[in-house]
This record gives sequence, structure tokens and C-alpha cells, in this order.
Amino acid sequence: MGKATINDVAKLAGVSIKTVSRVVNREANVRESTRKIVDDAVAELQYSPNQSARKLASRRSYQIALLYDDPSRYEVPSSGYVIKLQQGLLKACKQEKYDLLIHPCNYQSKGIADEVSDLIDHSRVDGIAVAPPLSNVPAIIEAIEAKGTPFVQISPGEQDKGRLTVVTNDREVCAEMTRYLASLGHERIAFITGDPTHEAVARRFLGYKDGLQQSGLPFRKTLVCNGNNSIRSGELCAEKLLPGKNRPTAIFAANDDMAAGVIRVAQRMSIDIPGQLSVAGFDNIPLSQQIYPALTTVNQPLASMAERAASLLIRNLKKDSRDVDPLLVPGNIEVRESTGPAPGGAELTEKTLPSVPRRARSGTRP
Amino acid sequence: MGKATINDVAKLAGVSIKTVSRVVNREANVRESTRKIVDDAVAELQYSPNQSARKLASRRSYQIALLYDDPSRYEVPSSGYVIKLQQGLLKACKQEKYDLLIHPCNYQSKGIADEVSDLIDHSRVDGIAVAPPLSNVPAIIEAIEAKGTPFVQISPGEQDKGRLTVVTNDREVCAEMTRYLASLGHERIAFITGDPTHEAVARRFLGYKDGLQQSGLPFRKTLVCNGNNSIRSGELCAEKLLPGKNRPTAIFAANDDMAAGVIRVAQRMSIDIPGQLSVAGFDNIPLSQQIYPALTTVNQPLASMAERAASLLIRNLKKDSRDVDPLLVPGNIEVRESTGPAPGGAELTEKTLPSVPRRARSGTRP
DNA sequence: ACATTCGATGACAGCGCTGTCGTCAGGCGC
DNA sequence: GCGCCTGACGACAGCGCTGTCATCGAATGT
Repeated sequence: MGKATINDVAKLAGVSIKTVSRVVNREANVRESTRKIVDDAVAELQYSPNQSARKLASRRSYQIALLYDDPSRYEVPSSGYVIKLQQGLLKACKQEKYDLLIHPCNYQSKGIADEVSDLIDHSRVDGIAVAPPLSNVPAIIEAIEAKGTPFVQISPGEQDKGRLTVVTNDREVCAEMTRYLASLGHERIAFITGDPTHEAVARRFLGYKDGLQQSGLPFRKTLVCNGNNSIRSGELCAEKLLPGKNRPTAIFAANDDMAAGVIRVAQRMSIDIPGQLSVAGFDNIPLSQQIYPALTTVNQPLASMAERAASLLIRNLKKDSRDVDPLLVPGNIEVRESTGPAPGGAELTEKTLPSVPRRARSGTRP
Repeated sequence: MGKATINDVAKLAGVSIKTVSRVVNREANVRESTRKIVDDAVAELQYSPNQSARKLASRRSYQIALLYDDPSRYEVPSSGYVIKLQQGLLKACKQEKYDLLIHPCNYQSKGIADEVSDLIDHSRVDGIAVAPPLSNVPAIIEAIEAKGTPFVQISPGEQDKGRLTVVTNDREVCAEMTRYLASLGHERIAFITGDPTHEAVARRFLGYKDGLQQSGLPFRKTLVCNGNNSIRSGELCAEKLLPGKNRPTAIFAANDDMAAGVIRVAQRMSIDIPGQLSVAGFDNIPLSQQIYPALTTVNQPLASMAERAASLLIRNLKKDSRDVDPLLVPGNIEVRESTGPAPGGAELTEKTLPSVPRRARSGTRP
């Protein structure tokens, strides 16, 4: 059976191919009875439109690209992030009948702008979703803009005016996490910063400072260590922060990978978590539940951010009315095993415990 | 600038569009001087062929799909696997100028065969790469075969005759790992099996048995626990295996996730790894280096398997000569922190240590 | 010298759709 | 009754390529 075409359907239904096209694309102004006849013919012939012909005639590709930082270029790749992104985008694409082309790349590479230009020329996608940290690299954004291809930025650096963006409240929820740690009695709360070029992560440091202030705790430079988002950098910072007399009783890392690094070092040093040290991360990547103890972290709603981003992008592609509300998808704190009351201090009673939602560790539910 | 077309190039170069097509597609029988003229015109106009037109005219989609089990449907998704798959496929696709459509799905779902059929009808990919565990679900393979779409199976159950397949030597390398553990002095080596419907994983159990026999160790049913590939099932098995008097001194899990579960439980029970218990896994997913202690595991060369699979598939798509050598990409043992000499026994001297390549844990290199 | 082959190129007909515009019947207002 | 609008279609011209076949000069064979 050589796949049925629109002509076959038109012949069988006794209408013109244009009417078949109208029915298949759910356009208006088709009589109900006609629609039924055509639908039946479609079903009988198992007709499915040839996408290439459709794309050619309509001058669109019905494809969007996802641009993201390639995890596999790291020594110890952390991939939960990418999967969540893809998951969200795929969901929206499926719904809108768009295809998704994935395009990992190295956001620090020199030729990244050319690479993006080539991608646009070659694949001719209708739109692009740019994930962090690429979403705040000006060279990339400018390259896309220069080509005139519509795009959406997921968690960009500064909110660009008039551009499609989806953001989360990292700063606020980081302040909340810091207050949470303070409410557990911790007074020496260290912070491990992330890669400064990764603005969404950099913003988390501000939230930490906000939280200290809101809790009446002083900000101490000595309790800050600069990481670069990798597990390894979390280990290095832990090795700096943990030895010595005035050890912090809590460490808040700007992402889960670095927090996982802290836990690795603490275990090597036989420091009990959370008995002697509380550790918190940010992202809620799968790893946070795979390690022991499971990590208290901020759930970044990346999958739903990605989904919103894609559907925002595609809607803007269709009707080219640009409704540009920078979409905000809020994060929330996920308390697990790695945080607890500060050591030494008076035991906190249940009453004084902060009212953050406590969930069972999902990794150990039967 | 409204993108240049093949007509513009032909006009500028002073040749027919057919000749431009020949040059662009690197076909034979074009004079070198002509080729140069056309190439110059292409460069000047920044011409890039319209893929939709090419696809329509050539009746091909220049797209392949990757069918894999959706990690995000699990409670604690393990995603390193998928990233490696994608990485390998993307590499081959880029080289062959094919696009990759990713298609996660639930391999246990009832309607999976229909879903696959729909995918083929709708997206009209030229070929499909099927990843495990989907690659050994007969319903899926049959659905693809019924549609007549070429496909390649990555690590299928039984090697199907005449089908494109890429396999690894899981069984042999599992025997090797078992022998390695035995050579460290372990006599009670437990095994945690994987999901039995996931044949590639099931095969690893046979390798374990082979290894015991080759090492002169008895096979004991009590040292086998059935898992289902998840971290949680690794935890459950550890909770069964570890208490009691005759505790195993080594646990070999059929995948890294389950091994990670074992480590979680051991840490909760304050059992020292590798001092009192050695743990080994299989897959070499990123998680294996993210946890402490870093996991000794079998490096499954998934990325290169995927790459070979894609390039095999695409080559078969082009010249439709089917060269069907089931490709074998061998795995290897990766020794890290989680395995060591059996406790209690006489200390092994350096000389008697097995000669498995020792690498520094990459997670802690400076 | 003449037929034959072959390499290099062009003319042309689609590939299977969508967009535009034309047509035509019927409903409406006055 | 007439003009006018509107809803429901169809005719038709591409969209930008590739495949097929024809063409034509030059090289080759005898």
C-alpha cells in the first residue's frame, strides 16, 4: 500500500482536495455533513498528511529546537536537568503537533554564535527554546535575534523587555530556604555560590543574603565559597569550609550537584548529616533523592517551566500576536533527610519547628 | 532578505538548478570548474537548501526517531542512561545530516504498539533506533516491522536474525566482575537481579553465575535477590541481604541504580564500604560517580553503541544494501571506591591483587 | 573518417500539500 | 424584486526541490 494522499481522500469523499485540507486542519466554514464524509474517508484510507508537503506549501517547519548546555561534555555529567527540560517541551510539542529537535552545545565555546546561526539556516526551525545557562549568553540571544527566528528564554539573566521569557522565583525561595535553616537554629549558615556566568544560579546568592537579613543573621564572607556548579567544586568548597574550629552547622549550595559534593566530603570526614551538619541544595534533580541522605532542596519546576515556554512559543508562532507576559512558575522547598536542627543548641520542640511542608522521602516509600 | 532558493543560485552561477542540486548534494559527474562556480554562488547568497522541499521531492524525511523508555515516569528518574543514548545518536546524525526525533514512551503500557504505529504514520521518519528495554518487547518490534520502517535494535533480547542490532558483551563482563570480586577474597558474593523483562539486564545474571563457576565458588540461591532495576528495589534487596549472621561480603547488582540503593541502606546501617562490604554495579551511569563511595561498575559503552546503531541504520537507509553484522561493542570494568578486599580474611598483598585496570576516581580529581 | 560511448549538463514534470481567489446558492434588508 | 452579503465549496498556481530523460560535445574504438 503506497500511502494514501490527499487526492485519494478527495476522490473517495467526492470533494475537492481543498476541502479535505480544511477538514484535516480543522478550519472553519465546512458543513458538518461534509466534514463527516471526509473524516470517514480519512479513516478508511488511514490517511495521514505528508508533513514535508505541508511544510513546503505552508512555508513553516512545524519544528522547534531546544538549545541547551550539553551535559555530556562534563567529567561527571549531571543529566536530570536536561531530562526535565525535554520532558516539558515534548509535552507541549505533542499537544501542539510540533516536532522537537534537540541541540546540545557548549555555551562557553567561542563559535557558539555561528553554531546557532548554522542551526537556524540548516534546520529552519520555526522557533527556538533556549535553556539556561545559554539563555543568558548575549552572543547566543543576539545570534538568534539576528536571524529573526522567534524564541523563548527559559530563566534568562535579566528579564529582557519584550522578549518571551519564563522565569522562576529563585531569589525569593532561596531566601525562604535560608530562613528555614535559621529557624532550625543554625547561625553559621555557609553558602556555596554557583558559576557566576550562569545568572539564574548567581541570583540564588542574593536570595541567601536576603534570607540572612530577614532572619537577623550577619552576613560573613568567610562562610561563602565560590563554586562552579559541579560536584567537584562542591567537594572543594566543603574541604575549605569544614575543617577548622568555627565550622558552619549548615551549608546551602546554589545547586544540587555542589550539595552532593558537600555530602561526599562530609561522609569521607565522618561528619554526620544532619546531626552535625545540615546540607541544602537547589534544583531537585533526581540525584538529590538518589544519594544518602536524601537532599533537602528547592524544587525548581523546570519541567513545567519548559512546557510553558514551549506552548508560549508555539502560540506566538501561530497567531503572531505577541502576548509577552514574562511567565512566572514558582519553586518550593522540598525537605528531606539532609537538614535538621542545629547541633549543640537547645532542642527545638515540634511547636517551634518551621511550618515547611514535610514530605516522606519518595526514594524510600514502599 | 527572503532566503535564497536554488533558482537564485542557478541564476547567479549561470547554470541550471539541476547542476546546483548536484553540487550541493556532492553528486558525481560535475566538472571541477563548474563546482567551484556554484560553490561560490552558494557562499555569496548564503544558500541553504529548503529541507521541506528536499524531503518532499526525494520522498524521504532525513529523520530518524529514537524510541526509549521514558525516565520521567519513574518516581526517582535515572536519566544518565538516556543522555548517553541521545549523545551517541546525535553524533551520528550530525555526521550524516539527519535529524533526530526523540520519543520517550512507557514500554509496559498496553497501547504501546499503537503508539509506535501512530508515530510512524505521523512523523514519517526514515528509520527508528529502539533502545532497551523497548528493543526486546516483541509487540514494539513487530509494530515497526509491520509498517516496513527500517530500524535498529540496541541491545535486543535475543539477537534477531537478519535484523540490525548493536550488542555488548554484558554476560562476559559480568563474569569478569564476579571473578574480580572473588579474586579480592570474597566468597559470599550476592547478586541482585534486574527486571526480568529487560533481557539485556537479565543476561547479566547468567554472567554472574558463569563467574562464580569459573572462580570455583558455589552458587547459592539465598545470595540472590530479585530487583526491578530501581534504586528502591536495590534498597529492599539490601534490607533483605544485609541483616542476619551470614551476611555477604560483596553485593553485585545488575545495574547501578540498584547498587546505589544498596549503598544507601549500608550507610543507614553504618556498614563500612568497602571495609565491610564491597558493592559493584553495572552501567557506569553518572550517578555511580556522584555518590560516596564512588561505585565500582561495568562501563557499558552506551553512547558508542548508540552512535554505531545510528550510523548503521542510516547507512542502510542510503544504499539499501543491508549489511547486517550484529555489531558488538565491548564493555569494561571500572574499579572505583566501593570494592575492596574481603573483610576478615588474610590481607592480600599487592602482588596477589587482580590485574584489573585501576583508575583514579574521576569525581575527585583536582 | 565514422559510429559508439560517456561525461556533463539542462528541460521538465512532478512530490503532496496550502493560499488565494473565484463561484454560486441562499438569506437578508428594503 | 433587486442588490448585497455570507457561508461553503472548488480551481489553480505555486512552495523549492529531485528524478528522469534528452541533449550535446568530446573522447574512444576500428
